[in-house]
Amino acid sequence: MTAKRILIVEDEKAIRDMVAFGLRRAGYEVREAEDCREARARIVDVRPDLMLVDWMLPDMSGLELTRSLKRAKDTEEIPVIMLTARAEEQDKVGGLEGGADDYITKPFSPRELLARIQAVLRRAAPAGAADVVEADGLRLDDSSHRVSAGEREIALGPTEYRLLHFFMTHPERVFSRGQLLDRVWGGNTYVEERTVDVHIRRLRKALEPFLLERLVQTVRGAGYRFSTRDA
Amino acid sequence: MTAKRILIVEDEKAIRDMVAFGLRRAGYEVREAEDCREARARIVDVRPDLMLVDWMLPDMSGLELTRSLKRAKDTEEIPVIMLTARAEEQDKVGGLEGGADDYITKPFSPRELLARIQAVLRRAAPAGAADVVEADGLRLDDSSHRVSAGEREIALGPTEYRLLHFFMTHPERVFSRGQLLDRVWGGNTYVEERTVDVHIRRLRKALEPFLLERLVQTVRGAGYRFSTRDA
DNA sequence: TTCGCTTGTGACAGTTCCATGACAGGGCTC
DNA sequence: GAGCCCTGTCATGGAACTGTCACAAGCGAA
Repeated sequence: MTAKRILIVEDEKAIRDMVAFGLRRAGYEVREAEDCREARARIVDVRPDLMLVDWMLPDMSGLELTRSLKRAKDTEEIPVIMLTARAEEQDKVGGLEGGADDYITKPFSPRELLARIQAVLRRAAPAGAADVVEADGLRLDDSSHRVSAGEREIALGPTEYRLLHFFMTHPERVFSRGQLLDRVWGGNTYVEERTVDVHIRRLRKALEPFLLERLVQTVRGAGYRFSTRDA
Repeated sequence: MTAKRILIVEDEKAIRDMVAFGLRRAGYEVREAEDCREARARIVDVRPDLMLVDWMLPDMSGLELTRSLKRAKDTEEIPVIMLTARAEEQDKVGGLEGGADDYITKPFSPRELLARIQAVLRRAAPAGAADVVEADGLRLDDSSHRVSAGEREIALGPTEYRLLHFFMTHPERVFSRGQLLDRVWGGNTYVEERTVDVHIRRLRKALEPFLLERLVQTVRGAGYRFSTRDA
C-alpha cells in the first residue's frame, strides 16, 4: 500500500507544522492548506485519503467546509477529522453531524491524533465505495439516504439506517454486539450491548413487512449476520 | 475468524478490569494474569493471539517477561504491547528493544488501545489467514459462522461449533478430554471431562445425517480425533 | 465368557441468551 | 411549551444451550 495522503487544513502555521511533522514521521504523505479556498484547490490534485480540518478558519468554518465536501459526490467519501479548540460536547456533536468522521480537541498529542487517523482510515477502507447497495429485494441508496424494497419505500430511523448500511456493505459476516457498537455507533460511545438487540429488532420490524426472508439473522452466542441465504 | 484471544498481564485490578471490559466489548476474548508467573501458566492453555503486558509487575518486570517470551521458539510469535506509566522516550525504546511490538503510555483511551491492538494484529496476521476450513465434504466458514456439507447448511450450537472448528483446524491429531476442555472451553473453566463426550455426541448427531463417514473418531483410552481417513 | 473399565445415549434441570413490549428522557419542530 | 421522533434501558417470557447423571453398550484382558 502506498503511503496515505493526508491534507491538513489549518491556518496556524505552528500547529500545521507540528502535525505535519508528526504525520510524516509516521509515514504519511502530508499536504497543507491554510484556508478553505486553498483546501478545495488541493483536494482536486492531491486526492487525499483523509483530511484534518480545523474548526476555525479564516474564510469559512471548517464545519461548513466539511459539510460541503460531504454533500459533493466526488468528495463525500474522504474521511474528515475535525480539529477543534472547543471542548464542549455541543460542538463535538455538531462536528459529527456536519459529516466529520471524528473530531479531536486541542491540545491533542501526536499519538492520539495518529490513533484516530488510523481508526478512521481503517473504518473507511473496506467500504466498497458503492453508492447503492442491493441485496435480495432490498435496495439502499446512500446518496439519497433511501431504502426500498421493490417499489415500496422503507422508512428507517438514523440508527437503523446506519445499521442496515453497515450490514449490507458487509454481508455474510457475523458481527458481535461489541463490534457493531464500534462500527455502527462509533468507537467511543458507551452503550449497553443489549441496546444492539433493540435496534436489530427495530430494523427487522421495519424490513420484514416487505421481505419474505429474514435478512438479519441471529447467530446465537456470536452476534448477528446479514445474509440473503437462509440460515 | 474466531475471536482473537488477548492475555492481559497487569497487577492493578482496576486497570485490568477496565481494559478487559473494553476489549470484550470489541469482540475479543480476554484472559487475565496478575503477574509474570501466572502469565506464563496462562500462555500455555490460552494461547493468546496478543498480549498486553504492564511494565511494572510484582515479580518481574514486564520487559523481562517480554524478552523471555521472544526468546522462546513457541512464544516468539505472540505480539506484545507494553503498557507503561513512564512516558520517557528512554523507556519506550527499551520496550521496543525488549521485543515488544508496540507500547502505549498510561493513561490511554480505549480507542487508542483498540487501534494499536488492531494494527499489531494486522501486522502479525499471516497474510492468507484462512477463514474457511474444509475437510472431506465439510466446510466451515468462520467469518459467516456457517457450517455446510455440500449445499446443505448444518446448524450447530455454540459449543459444537467451537469444537468442530478446533477439530478442523487440528485434524489427524488425538486430543484428550482434558486438552479439549482447555482449548475449546478455555483454560480455566471447571467442567467434568465426561461433558466432552456429550458434546462430541451432539456434534456427531448434527454432522452425520450429512456425511458418510464418521469424522470425529473415538480413540479408546486417549480421546478423540478428527480425521477424514477412516480409522 | 466374564469382569472391569471406557464410551455412547437419552433425559433433565439450571442457566444463559435473545426477542419483545414498555417507558422515560432528550432533542427538534411548530 | 406541546407534540413527535428517536434512543437507550429495563423487565419479562420463552427458547436454546449446557453440564450432569444414570444406565446401556462396547471393548479388551484374563
